[in-house]
Amino acid sequence: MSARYETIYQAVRRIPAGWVATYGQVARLAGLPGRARQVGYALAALEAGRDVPWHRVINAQGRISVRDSAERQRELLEAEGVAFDDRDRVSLERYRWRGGAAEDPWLPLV
DNA sequence: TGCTTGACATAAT
DNA sequence: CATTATGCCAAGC
Repeated sequence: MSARYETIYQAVRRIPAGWVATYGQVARLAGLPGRARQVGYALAALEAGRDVPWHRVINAQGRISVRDSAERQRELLEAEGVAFDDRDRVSLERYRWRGGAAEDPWLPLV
């Protein structure tokens, strides 16, 4: 694995349990604005047993992108209190983690 | 060296 | 809402 990915992994580790973050969000936290795709690539290359809460990273539509581990990821999130709707989506408005940066342009919730 | 793919985002339709 | 088009960059071939 590349050391470049360590930054991404560290950003993922900052996500608290019970919250989720999008790939683009993680990319920005890792100092790679616009490089969301690389975040996905980094997680794909992530080795098992690493201390990285990969399941808290979902796409911008609130859906799980991983096909093989989708079920597993959903279980992990539900175990942390994250709820899914009928369409297997997470309410980003409620569970998106707002932290890490003071320059976050995210709108005030509800 | 160059083209294709991909755990994505964003804007437009 | 969903689909499509475009940008981004690393890996595979």
